[in-house]
Order: sequence, then C-alpha cells, then structure tokens
Amino acid sequence: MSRSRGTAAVNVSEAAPMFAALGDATRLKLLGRLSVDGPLSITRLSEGTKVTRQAIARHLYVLGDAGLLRHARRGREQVWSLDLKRLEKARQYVDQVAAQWDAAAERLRAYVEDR
Amino acid sequence: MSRSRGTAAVNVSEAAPMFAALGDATRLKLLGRLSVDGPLSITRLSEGTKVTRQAIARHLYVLGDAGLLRHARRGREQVWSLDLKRLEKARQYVDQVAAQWDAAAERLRAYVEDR
DNA sequence: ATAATACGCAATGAAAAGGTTGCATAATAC
DNA sequence: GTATTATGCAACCTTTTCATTGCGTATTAT
Repeated sequence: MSRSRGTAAVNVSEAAPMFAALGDATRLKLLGRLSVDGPLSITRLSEGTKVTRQAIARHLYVLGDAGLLRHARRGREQVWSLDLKRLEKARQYVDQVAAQWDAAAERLRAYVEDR
Repeated sequence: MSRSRGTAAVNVSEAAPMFAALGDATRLKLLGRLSVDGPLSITRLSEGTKVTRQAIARHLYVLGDAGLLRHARRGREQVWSLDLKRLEKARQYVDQVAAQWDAAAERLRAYVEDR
C-alpha cells in the first residue's frame, strides 16, 4: 500500500521548481547521461549535443538550482554529478504526488463502481 | 527492488512535456484540488485563486494537453477531471526516471565504497 | 422574453526561457 | 613562456509562458 521510501509530508507547491527543471528534454538527457557515465565536465557533457557549450552550462545550473545536481571544481574543469541526498528528496516529492493521485484514483474507482 | 507498477520502457525525453506541465505551482494545486474534490467546472476551480478565470482555464488546457486531465461539456459548464489511464502512464514515466536515478545511486555508492 | 451564468476567443503585454556570439580569464600542456 | 583547453561573463535575440482585459456566445433560471 505505502511506497518503498519514507515520505515526510511535503508541500506539493514546493515540488513545482523541481518538475520545471525536469520539464526539458535536453536536461533529462543530461541527467540520463550523468546517471550512466557518472561525474562529467561541462565540455564532456556538451559533446554529442546540438547546442553550444554555453547552453549546456545553463541547463546544468538550472538542474543545480533545482537541487538535482552538484558541481565541484577540479583543476580547470567543472565536474557535475547527481546529488544523492537531494535526489532522494526529489523522489519523495514524486512519491507524494503519485500517492495523491493514487488516492484520487481509488476514490474515483469506488465512485464509479457505486452506481 | 522493482517498483510496484509494471513499467514498459518509455523514452525519457517523452516525459519532458509532462514534467513541464507539472512545473507550475498553480497547476499542481489544480491537480490537488481535483484529486480531492473530484470533477469540477472551470469557474469552480477558479474560486479561491488569485488569478482570473481565463488564467485558470489556460492552465487546465495545459494539463489537458499533457494528458493529465480530461474535460467534458455538461450543459454550459466544462467539467475537468483526472484522466486515470494517462495518469497511469505518467506514473510510469516517473517510475522510470526514478529507477534510472536509483541505478545511478547504486553505482555511485559502489564506486565510493570501492576506494 | 430577459437576466444571469459559464464559457470561448482575441489582442495585448511583461517576463522568463532557451539559445547564440564574442571576448576574457584561469589552468594545464609542451 | 606560449599555446591550448575549459570555463566564465555579458550582450543580445527569439519564442514561450503567464496573466490581463474586453467582448461575444451559448445555456440555464426566472
């Protein structure tokens, strides 16, 4: 019945910025890349994309502001990686919204079957 | 280990529009309202908000285009409600992205412990 | 019939998002 | 020390987004 993760009550409105950050194909691809290949530099992440390095950098900072990524300087490179702690928080948001929907689905099902 | 729902492979990039639709506080509130109170008209959904009816209507259509809501005419009213089928699809998106993150977390944990 | 209600459509406007180019600066390689 | 590489910064442009106002139309209520 309950989800696999502990889910502290979170104001759904606070989830909006995170969803907004996820609402772009380029950014989703960046997340996917980082989740597969691990920490990478901006230039490395730019290779293979159709937009400029600056555009990629922008997207990375957007994801960073949403708390989904972290960045650390290593020499002349800026290395980006997934932020596990905040990723867990993000998961909580998603779980909570999903749970809300589940509850609604349940009520709607009951309502429909009741006639 | 696996999630509670069956998760057919879905291109993550296709999830972007859905996340974008979720990336607005007003829209999240509308979803919450509909999941609690059931199907409601535009005017009803506008009451208690700080924006105009037209703004709310716009948001509803955005959610509708993302496949999260349906609307049906009832007399002079336009009644909006959650779309269960597509909501399930949305859930699959979320689960898949979350799974991807979980996998990344696992790898990262292994990597860190390996040194 | 007439009034009130619920909505659609269109024009408009301010602000944010997504992307580009050009140039400057810091770090590394040779 | 000079060139190369990786990034930062800033100006600028186009498109979308979010919200508004004004007016028209369809549907119900009286």
